[in-house]
Amino acid sequence: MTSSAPLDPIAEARRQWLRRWPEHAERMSAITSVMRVQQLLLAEMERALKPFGLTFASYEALVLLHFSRTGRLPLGKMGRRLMVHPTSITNTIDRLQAAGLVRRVPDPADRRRVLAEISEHGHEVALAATEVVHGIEFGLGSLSERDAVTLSALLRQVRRAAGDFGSEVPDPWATNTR
Amino acid sequence: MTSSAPLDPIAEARRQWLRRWPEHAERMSAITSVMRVQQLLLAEMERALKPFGLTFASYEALVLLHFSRTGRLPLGKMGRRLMVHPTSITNTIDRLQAAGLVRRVPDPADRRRVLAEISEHGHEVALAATEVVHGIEFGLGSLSERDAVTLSALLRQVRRAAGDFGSEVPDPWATNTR
DNA sequence: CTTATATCAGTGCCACTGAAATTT
DNA sequence: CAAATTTCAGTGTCACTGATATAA
Repeated sequence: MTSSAPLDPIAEARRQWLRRWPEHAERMSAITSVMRVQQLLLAEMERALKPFGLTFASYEALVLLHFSRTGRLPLGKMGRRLMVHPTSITNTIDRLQAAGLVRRVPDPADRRRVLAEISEHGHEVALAATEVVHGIEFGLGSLSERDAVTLSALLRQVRRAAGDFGSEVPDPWATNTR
Repeated sequence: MTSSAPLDPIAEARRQWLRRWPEHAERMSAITSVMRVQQLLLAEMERALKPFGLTFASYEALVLLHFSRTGRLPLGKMGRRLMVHPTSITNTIDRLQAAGLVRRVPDPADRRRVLAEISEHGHEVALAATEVVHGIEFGLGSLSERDAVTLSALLRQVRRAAGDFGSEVPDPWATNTR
């Protein structure tokens, strides 16, 4: 019979790192924690969005359009805002369009561009899905607003150090020009 | 000409949420931050591991074996420890085995089980890769050890609330019995 | 001509479903 | 018999590379 798995695998992993490389244990543990929480949040999010035929990525794109003043944005701008690869935003908009939540329209101001325009149905779905998303609260419901702010601040520090919005890094999502 | 993208897309998104659903803005922003930092950490990790032919998932599995007393663990136990789907650990071990870092051996104590056993080469790769991983420090290098501990603690709170090691949730990684 | 924008074809990794074989 | 362990086949999403068409 299996001795039952440790109650908290991450704490167990941290114990192991402490034994061998104590000076790296806390940071490795933090990394593992981020990975794990992302997995949990994403799973809960996708479960909530599935009834609407949305993934987390397509939900984010839809909400971005829902928020925008004119309901239309160029794909490239969306990709940069959502921090996804250029080919990924094309794919995401493809599926939103197939679902009738968005349509492509040419940009008269710059004919290289394609605008994604949210439909009436898109607005409705964005609102309904957001209602559900707000309802689930996630594990984040366990955090006070103050804790959530602390968490975001710590993660922002990590992002800055990783060059996420510092301008030192040229742009990891530029089309491949290596 | 494109008005340049906002310096910090996450801060910009938070501003939008504050305008419409202020009571959910901080938690949504925390979620987005976790997603984004995971993406950054994973990318940096994979970049460091690529020369060794490892992905983050296979690195974690390899280190788990490297840490183990006997150098061999049943696949199921590994899957539970790494919190991955049962079919995923099979796949991960497949690739480690193809790379000669691991081999499968039957478990004499329970013939349903298969043990993954790390090879000598596997130990060497685990050590060399870990050296590089320690070297990169990530954005996490920007966090003091104390900050890293705070971050892990906040995320642990999220995990607990999500039933990650509370026992209320039966076991999301049990083989499909829905 | 160079650069920017979007798209297409194809690859690889991973999560997952549904089913099966074997053993407890 | 039921339950546990692993595997297999197949699907869907996403990140990415490399290339192309079009327009600024």
